[in-house]
Amino acid sequence: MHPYEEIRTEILRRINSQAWPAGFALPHEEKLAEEFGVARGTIRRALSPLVDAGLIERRRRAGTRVVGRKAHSSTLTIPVVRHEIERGGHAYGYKLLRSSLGDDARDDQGLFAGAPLRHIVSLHLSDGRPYQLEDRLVNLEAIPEARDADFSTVSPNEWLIARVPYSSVRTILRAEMPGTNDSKYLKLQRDEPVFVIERQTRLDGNILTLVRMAHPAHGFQMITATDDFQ
Amino acid sequence: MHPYEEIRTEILRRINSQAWPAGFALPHEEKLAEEFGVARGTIRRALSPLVDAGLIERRRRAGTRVVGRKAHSSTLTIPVVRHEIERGGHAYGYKLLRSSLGDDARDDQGLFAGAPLRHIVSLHLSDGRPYQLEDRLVNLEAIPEARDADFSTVSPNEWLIARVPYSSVRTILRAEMPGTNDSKYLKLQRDEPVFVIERQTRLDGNILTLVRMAHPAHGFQMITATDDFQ
DNA sequence: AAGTGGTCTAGACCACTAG
DNA sequence: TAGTGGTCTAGACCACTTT
Repeated sequence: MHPYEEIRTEILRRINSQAWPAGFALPHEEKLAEEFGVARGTIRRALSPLVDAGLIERRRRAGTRVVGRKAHSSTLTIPVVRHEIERGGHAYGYKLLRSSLGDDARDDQGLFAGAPLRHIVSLHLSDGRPYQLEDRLVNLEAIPEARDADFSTVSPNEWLIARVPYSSVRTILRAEMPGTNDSKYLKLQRDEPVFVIERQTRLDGNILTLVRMAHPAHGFQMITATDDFQ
Repeated sequence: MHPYEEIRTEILRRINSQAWPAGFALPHEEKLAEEFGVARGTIRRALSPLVDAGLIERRRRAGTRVVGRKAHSSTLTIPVVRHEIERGGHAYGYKLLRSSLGDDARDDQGLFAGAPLRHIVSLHLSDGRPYQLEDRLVNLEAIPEARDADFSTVSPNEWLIARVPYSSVRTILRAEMPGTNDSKYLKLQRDEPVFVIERQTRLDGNILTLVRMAHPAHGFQMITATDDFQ
């Protein structure tokens, strides 16, 4: 255990034990450096994840204070669907259901500002059972290669992630009563809802793609955990 | 814009433009420091969030490589229910439905290893409409004060978060057909599903509390976004 | 105006692991 | 065993913001 880890743990302990309650002003960096017998940089390193996690707040001249906890933050990871299925030891299957350009690909929410679009509907299967219905709009102005891409064997999900390695993403999670397409393709049980993941992907402010991914609720869940400090 | 930010942006640009494609070995720290005319520490600072985000991988002696993107990670924040409702400009309401000790508080999943428990069922309202049904087990061995706490005016959610400022959390998200209690208290429309958040809270490996929070699907969603580097 | 956190440097030594 | 990343130091200067 490195000094910065020990110091972080100790400070975490003081916060959790209420020895340093919400609102408490921590000693400033030089004092802490002196107390723990390290350089100031090591103190900064110990504190920095606590700032990111929202446990403490720092302001120049004002110092560092313990923040009353208001929320739990955790990291949600959404993998490529094929990897998710294969990691669970299941056989992955994929079927392109529909692909169209132009008027069929409508920008209902006005997000794409009139850009030409491609609309792809596809189905991901796990051991032959419907796992996810993917309904996607791709901005052909931002990704012109998508016009002629062949999505009959590679899903747009994987094709895009390979092409746009990094981008900013907004994800919305919902429970929904199934729509017509959901019922048609997902082989839902009677009254079974769908778990919907909706995602906007942007690069430099331009929206690249909008996707709705619907899962049969039965047997599907998303798991997320805090990155433990301990 | 500080040097470390400019360097990070430039490296991000090289990765996204495929100038540095997946598998590419980056120059080592001293070379980069030389190229950008900064100290080695500044290069480390520029790269470190890219490591956290999983864009690059670093190994001693082996160097630094660009990783093919496999998943989208984003941060999911679950606030105290009251804050969430009030931030939306709605009136918060709370009602304790049931509170019991002993046999009524059963540890169905065997998570609490026989510890004494308190079982609390409560309802959170937004503008008088049911918003969330909270069904919670609290470990009285870990938090003995919870035995006599009064949950008729303060929800266990808030009471606990004030008492245990930091802890590790595992969250599971699901869409479900409503159970008996859900239908009874959430005033669901016909065939309306519920969005369920299930959460285990731990401290130093001991499970403190297990909670199931059910929301009427209609009008409820969770939003999460990547922390943009730009 | 002064005190606090934020950035950066130049250097040292250590820990791991690929070759 | 040599090369790379990981940690730490002691110091400097800067930026912000409270008093």
